[in-house]
Amino acid sequence: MSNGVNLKELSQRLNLSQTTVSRALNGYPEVSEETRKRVTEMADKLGYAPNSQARRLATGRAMAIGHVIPRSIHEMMNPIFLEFIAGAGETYSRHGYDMIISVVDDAKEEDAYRQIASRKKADGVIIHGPANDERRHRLLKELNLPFVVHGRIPGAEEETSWIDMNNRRAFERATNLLLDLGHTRIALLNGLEHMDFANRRRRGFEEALAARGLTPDPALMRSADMTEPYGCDNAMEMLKSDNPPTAFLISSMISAIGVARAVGQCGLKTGRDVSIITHDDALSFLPNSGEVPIFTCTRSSVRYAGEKAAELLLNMISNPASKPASLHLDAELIIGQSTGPAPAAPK
Amino acid sequence: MSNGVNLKELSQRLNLSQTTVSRALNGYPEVSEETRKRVTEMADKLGYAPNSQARRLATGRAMAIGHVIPRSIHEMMNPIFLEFIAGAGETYSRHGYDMIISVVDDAKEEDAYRQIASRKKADGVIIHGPANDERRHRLLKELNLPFVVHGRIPGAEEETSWIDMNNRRAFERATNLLLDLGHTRIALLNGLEHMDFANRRRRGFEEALAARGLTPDPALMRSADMTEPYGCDNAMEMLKSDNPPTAFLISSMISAIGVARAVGQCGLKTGRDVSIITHDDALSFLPNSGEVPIFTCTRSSVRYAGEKAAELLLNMISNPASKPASLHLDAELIIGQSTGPAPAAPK
DNA sequence: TTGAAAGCGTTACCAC
DNA sequence: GTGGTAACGCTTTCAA
Repeated sequence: MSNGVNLKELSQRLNLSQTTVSRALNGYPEVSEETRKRVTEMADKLGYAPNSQARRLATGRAMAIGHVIPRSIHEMMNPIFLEFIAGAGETYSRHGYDMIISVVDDAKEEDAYRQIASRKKADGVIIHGPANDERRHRLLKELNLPFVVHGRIPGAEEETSWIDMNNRRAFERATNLLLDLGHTRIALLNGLEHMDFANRRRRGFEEALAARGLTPDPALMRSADMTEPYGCDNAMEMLKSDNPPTAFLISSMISAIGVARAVGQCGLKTGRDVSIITHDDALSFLPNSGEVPIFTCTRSSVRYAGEKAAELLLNMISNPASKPASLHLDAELIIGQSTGPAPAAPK
Repeated sequence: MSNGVNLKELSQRLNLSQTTVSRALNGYPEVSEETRKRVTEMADKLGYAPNSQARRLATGRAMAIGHVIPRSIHEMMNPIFLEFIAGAGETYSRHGYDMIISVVDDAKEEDAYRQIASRKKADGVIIHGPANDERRHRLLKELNLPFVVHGRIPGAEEETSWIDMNNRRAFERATNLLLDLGHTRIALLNGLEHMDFANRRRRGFEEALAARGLTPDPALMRSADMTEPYGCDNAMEMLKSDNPPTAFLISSMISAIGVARAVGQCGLKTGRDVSIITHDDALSFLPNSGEVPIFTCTRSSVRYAGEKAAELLLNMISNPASKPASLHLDAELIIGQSTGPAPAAPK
């Protein structure tokens, strides 16, 4: 039974016009309460639901938001990306929008956006992982496709809508915390610095050092995909060097776990011999909570960012004339078990 | 410029009928090569692309595959799920299908499927994370919505299409490897055993023990969400007990990393004092490769599973009369650095 | 090989 | 408050 009834059949069963039935179902005010009741009841009974393609065609709105994921982004942002998507997805559902995700070869990214625009697949898109030399926003403006950036596009902050955490300030505060604890040899294990977020984090780190008259040691700064082995291997190398760091500032929990592994393998103790602060995106499968979290961290929920980004975008779409709007989230600095005073003597 | 031309305008510019233009563009054989050439050139020039809603309405196919993600699944399967999605997404793109993802409250899951069917939002769906008492497949059959299961539905193996790895056998082999190394006290840190995959893994473990006349010790068996702390906390507890295990068999890399952390914190060495075998889903951000991988593991690419599941489903859709088809993947057993002979004396 | 016209299932405009 | 009818932009049947 379930499958089938369309508007025409439904209206025939009711001896009403399609117009009236449509209006009743879509909550138009001019239809009498009595008919509305009759209509909704019959619709329920027959299991009527409007065909979304037909509705989209008639209204001219796709009622969908697109997310284009080039493989390369996916590789490195994998878990973070999903958490963001989950947040955004909930907002979309709540507002009756679909989320459509296109996984494409890097070379076909631009093509994917063009298709979304020309075939009218979505009413807007989210830009993920903006780079220092970002250009997607130009294309999207040209295509007249509303968008929100997760992160910020350097130089285009005013003219685009975005949601971002304060990466620079978060890493500045984290660095200051380590400095206050007496650490002076601090290693930075950053994400890929051609990405805007990582770039800002490095600046926060460097500025905090500079403010105390310290210059960063290039030997203690790394930038790469934030995998677990990346953390472990680099930490290992540094810890075994002649002049090892006493603290690590790390861009991702996953790499931080790797660093902790290296610390253990060197026979050292995290929080006593070596301090660690990591950024924590609050991923559900890597909980770092509890009374005293394992890792001292700068924390900002990427899932929440997803929810908000979606809201921003849906607003833009229903309000096409509105000015760009943005949300700047502050990361929390949370003290966990992985930080402590710098060891007295260089060991 | 970019935005705009539709079929009508395009055909007018060409002094052809919409019919012919449509046929030319869709590769119908009866149109002359000359006109086809004219048409495609003009289409390129004007940047024509068919409106997907209109085409969907006309053809009656949504050209989209749905993935319904209840929050609870998402929480626990997070990274694995995304990797699967990435694989599936590539296949969809290649075949001109969209991927639409619905993130919904657990209570609204059934509703989401009903909507997909009644509103014709997708031509098929993928069932993620089947449970021991799975019921979604019944609903989907009733709704007449083609589907493929990632995993297996106990008791419905014959009547459904699925792709799964051989969980039972993988864990049996892993257990045998540990037994061969002389381990007899082997701990199992499993995923949630109300899920089919975890259930099968436990059986593989138990059967391997039984085959050597050993009975599993309930004190060494855990089942929960596969987070990092889950691995660490449980391993810690067991290692500190009176009769600690000498080896761990773990359902996820993430938890395995937690176990390794616990081993380190107890002053023990992985691979010498304590052996670890983990299942490895080959997640990009948790590489466990290299000449000698860090962890000895059973490995099966969940991304590949995604690609194949998508192919299976697209086949079903274009071939509605076909019988259920399935793919049973064997996990590789790969020797890494985390296993070694059982320590001579109980320490 | 090409074209006219009838759908596909809605929404929305304009009368009544 | 309700209904007739024309879009929406494409595919597809039937003729020519």
